[in-house]
Amino acid sequence: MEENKDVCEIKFVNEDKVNKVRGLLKPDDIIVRLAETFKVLGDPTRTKIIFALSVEELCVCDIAHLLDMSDSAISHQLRILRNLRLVKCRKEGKMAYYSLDDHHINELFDRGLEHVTER
Amino acid sequence: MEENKDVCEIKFVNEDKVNKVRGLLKPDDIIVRLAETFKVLGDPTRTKIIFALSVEELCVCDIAHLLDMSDSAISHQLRILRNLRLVKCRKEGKMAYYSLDDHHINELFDRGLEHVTER
DNA sequence: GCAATATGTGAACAACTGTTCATCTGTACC
DNA sequence: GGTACAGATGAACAGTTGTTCACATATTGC
Repeated sequence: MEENKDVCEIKFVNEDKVNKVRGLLKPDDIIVRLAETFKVLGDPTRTKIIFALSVEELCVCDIAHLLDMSDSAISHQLRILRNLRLVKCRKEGKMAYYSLDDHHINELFDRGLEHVTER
Repeated sequence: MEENKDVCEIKFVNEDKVNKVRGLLKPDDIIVRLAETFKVLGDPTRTKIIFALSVEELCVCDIAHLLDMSDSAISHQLRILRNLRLVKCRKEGKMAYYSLDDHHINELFDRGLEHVTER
């Protein structure tokens, strides 16, 4: 009877609880996109960029000046934020003005700030 | 007059906008903690753990079983989540039951899910 | 005490990340 | 056209991250 894996190979597990959760788990691609979104917000430079853009539309060199970093570094980060649709870009002559892509970002950011500051 | 950096060394910048944002920027330690919180949520394994714990209180081996990963890997991740106060631990005999630390986490998670799924 | 079990933890390793540097594209003005 | 400037991008490098493995700790039941 070495078939009975619930007893032999798997340690004690609350099968009913686990199955309940398993039934509710989101599809893998949703989880991955969600994790990617959080990860992108999880770098201090990008966190600051998002905050800055929640206040004002800014161009690359504005942000670089504000955060005392190179234009190149900021441009790289903005591309990452653009790819995840967290910010959008508006070209005006030589300048590229960036702003938050939608209101969800602002709310998400505020909730995070709440969690960190309230305590 | 090589003091006038606004003209000589810095490229064109919307000084008023930048100064406005600079005045509103949160202190560095707040930003860093905020970024850390997002970063911790930004790994698929931890994202799944947080989701699972938003449904049920679970022990280490429950989660390991659910996600088909080693107990050790889950334990490591849980420590990271514990350190950031995203989950809390309740010992019962040999078992360690984990659950979300407070309601903020759930809300933060739901906002993220909203952003990812709505579109 | 001893064996079994559930979890915790340090070291180590491959994989990934953020910045810098050099270079490229595209626009504005002469 | 040519020069100057804002921004974009690929390669490369150091630093960080997540998992595995081996072992440690702590609790239970004999």
